[in-house]
Amino acid sequence: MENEKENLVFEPHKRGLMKTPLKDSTTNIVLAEIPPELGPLTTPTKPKEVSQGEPWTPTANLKMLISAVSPEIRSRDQKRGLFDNRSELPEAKDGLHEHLFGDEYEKSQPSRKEKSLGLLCHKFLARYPKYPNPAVNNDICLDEVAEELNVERRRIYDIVNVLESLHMVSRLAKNRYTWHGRHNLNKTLGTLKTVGEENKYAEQIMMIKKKEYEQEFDFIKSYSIEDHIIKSNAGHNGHPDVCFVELPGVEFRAASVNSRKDKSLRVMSQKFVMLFLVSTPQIVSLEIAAKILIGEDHVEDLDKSKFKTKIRRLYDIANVLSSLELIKKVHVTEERGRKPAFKWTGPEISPNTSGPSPVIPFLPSDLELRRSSKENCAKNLFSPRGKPNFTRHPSLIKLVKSIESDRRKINSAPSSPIKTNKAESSQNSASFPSKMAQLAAICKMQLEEQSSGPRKKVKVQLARSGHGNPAAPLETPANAELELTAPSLIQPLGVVPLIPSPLSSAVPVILPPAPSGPSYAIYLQPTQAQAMTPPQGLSPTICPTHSCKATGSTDTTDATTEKAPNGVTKASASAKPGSLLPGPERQGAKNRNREPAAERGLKRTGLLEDNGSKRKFKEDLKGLENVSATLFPSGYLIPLTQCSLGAESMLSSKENSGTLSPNHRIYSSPIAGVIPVTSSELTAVNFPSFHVTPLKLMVSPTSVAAVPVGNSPALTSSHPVPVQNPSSAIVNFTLQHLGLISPSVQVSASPGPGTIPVSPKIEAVSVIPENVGAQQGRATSYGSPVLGQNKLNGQSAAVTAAQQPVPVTPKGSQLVAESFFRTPGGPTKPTSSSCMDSDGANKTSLGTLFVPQRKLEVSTEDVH
DNA sequence: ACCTCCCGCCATGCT
DNA sequence: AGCATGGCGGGAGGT
Repeated sequence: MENEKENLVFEPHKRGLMKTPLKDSTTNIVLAEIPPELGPLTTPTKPKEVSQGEPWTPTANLKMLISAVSPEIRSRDQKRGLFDNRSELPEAKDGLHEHLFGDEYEKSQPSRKEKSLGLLCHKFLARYPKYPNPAVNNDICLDEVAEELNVERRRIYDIVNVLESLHMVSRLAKNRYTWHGRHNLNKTLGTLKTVGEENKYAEQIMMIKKKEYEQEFDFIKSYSIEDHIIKSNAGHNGHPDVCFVELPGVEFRAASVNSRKDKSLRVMSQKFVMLFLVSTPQIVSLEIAAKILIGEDHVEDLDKSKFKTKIRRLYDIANVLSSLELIKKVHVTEERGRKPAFKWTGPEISPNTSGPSPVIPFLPSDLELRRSSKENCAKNLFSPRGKPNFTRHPSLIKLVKSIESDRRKINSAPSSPIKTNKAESSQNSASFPSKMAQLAAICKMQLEEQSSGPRKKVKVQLARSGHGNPAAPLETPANAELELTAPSLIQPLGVVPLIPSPLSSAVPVILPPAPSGPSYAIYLQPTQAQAMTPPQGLSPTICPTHSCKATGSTDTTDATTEKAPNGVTKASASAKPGSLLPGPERQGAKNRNREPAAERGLKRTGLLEDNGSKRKFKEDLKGLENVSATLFPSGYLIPLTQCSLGAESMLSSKENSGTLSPNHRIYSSPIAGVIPVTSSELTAVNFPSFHVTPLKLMVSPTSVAAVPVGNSPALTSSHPVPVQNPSSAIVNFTLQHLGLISPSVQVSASPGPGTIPVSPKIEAVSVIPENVGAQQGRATSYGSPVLGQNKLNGQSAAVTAAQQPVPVTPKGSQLVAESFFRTPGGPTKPTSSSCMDSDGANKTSLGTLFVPQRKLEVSTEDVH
């Protein structure tokens, strides 16, 4: 089957050439031995191949391209000899080292470097055009690729998962992925940025730095790292993590895939990218990234091992991102010492909205989407696997208990109407490990919230987008309402009408279009919002966050500026101005939601105790809570354009069909189906997904309102709707609580200043070298056309056009369409989380907060 | 000695 | 049961 396309396999001989085996010879051997070709391919195989040089060019071409593209790589290759092909390489290498052996082969193999994921990724990327012609089929058969590249399939998964997180590929079926190239990249990044802002990653980063800083200083140690982590994560409760953020066109179809989505490398990858997009210097150290990512889950146990594992994974992700030229390795020198870090070298993005697409579509989907999302969420939440950890943390434990009870309630509760998910729901209940706990917590919170205030239900409607619409599914249903407790959601910018206030959970929001692309819609799930509440007391983080970013992001210009203050900004380029708009809207919408949460939060806060310094934290937490956390759930973004198209999309339908059924058109619908879910359900769902992360939260409206103000207007802009009352005071308050602000620091009341950094320490980053400018260039470079062609697929021809970004076209559309929303299979859908958050106000605060950053020096190493 | 991170065991889940 | 996925962490190569 698969082979169809490519199969390049040929080259049998290659084996020798290639490398072989890896590690030990034995191993290698084995691998090598494996028959390469197997027709089938299924799995195992791995032939080696590859490289041989000449013959097959694709690889060779790729390499060349790659090398061309990146000097680094080139040099690297040269060293290795990659270029040549492996065949040569080995020898060469060997030569270097030892050619002695006869064996070489093994040896030849090489060094690990040659086997590095980064290199492998380059090879992989070389096979496909950066901007594939949508019309063509750009299918990727994993088996084939693995064979061609001579690697184990496992490695391919690593690459694909990361690419998938950027929506550069999407899973089509079992062994198949569709290559999208960079067409959606900017959108995706914009979306991720938005989500990252919502999650307050910037804030979290600041908190961590701050803490570190303090610690360094000392004392302040009062908080232990954990504490802060917690706090930061606190959000974690609060925040939900982000589930996987999906784009419209690209979704996961395969249910299976979805299942592990939560933890997956995919999510981690997105989060990691978010950190870059959100942080000012755009330099993220592995340590911080790991803490934040972990935070989500367990902060509690600081487990060292976990930390290590996380770091390992981050390296994996970083290697792929480096190959994509989105990041580059650098070292940050802090007081403490030098730490490995990565610098963003990708395009600057403005918050998602960018895009031009005007349309807004809407997703039809509602139903389906919802459904799917819901399902997904649910799954995630409950995932069976559960990790135990979750509960470990003492504080968490408490929460857990309560949560559990809540959970029960929840489960029992009927939530949603939808049935589709039933299954899921059932599932949900079942498993859950740690995540469950979290979920539970969330749920609990939600419950509380509800109790306090009834949830709101939202209905969402999506508008269809206009444009495209095609499908539009509007299904009414879709809109249906969701009840959400939570409020927030995002709204897309433009579009919409969304609902402001209420947010539905999965409401789709429309975002402004991205620059290039179409706009996306985000769906939020309500659940989170509810969930958000901080269960543990942790607080979710709330708000502020963005501020920084927001500002920055929002307007580009500002961003830069701002950054500057803080640190330097170097890199950022800002780019797109304008886009801001959306932001506000979203926020507004989101925010608006509920306040209640805040209230709750307050209450909860009580839990924590304050102690000196700690107090601070508490405060923060409270703040957070107050903020309210409403989190939201994740949502997805959908590109409008795509939406429209697609009727075809149905694709998945079959899978889903059950549930979905038929809508084929569905694309839209996937969600919709879901819709009905109760909020509670939703919530639940969301959480799971996130485990951790921060949350998005929503703040009460008021706060929200405030928020906007804070940052630059532009930023604010995002929230369109502002809440009505803004009390700056509130905001400040919140911020303080959140901890975002350091106690000492105060946020300025005025929102306006939000941005203001208090004393920022700014990081001085010295980035070393890198050329910024270059970066951009690079990015582009990649895709040389040539590559495309090579591909086996044959499609190649079409490819060339790299540029076409336009997938919109009908054909492309079709593709898109398909994907589009559909989620796959059913259930899976992803939800993404989105979180939107609240925003505004908080942000402001955030902005304010100062971050202690230390100065960093960055040195680049390129390496790799 | 530390930084990276390859490798592949094995759990998870879908067929 | 079998296969596709992918979490995970031991431990080794590189510096």
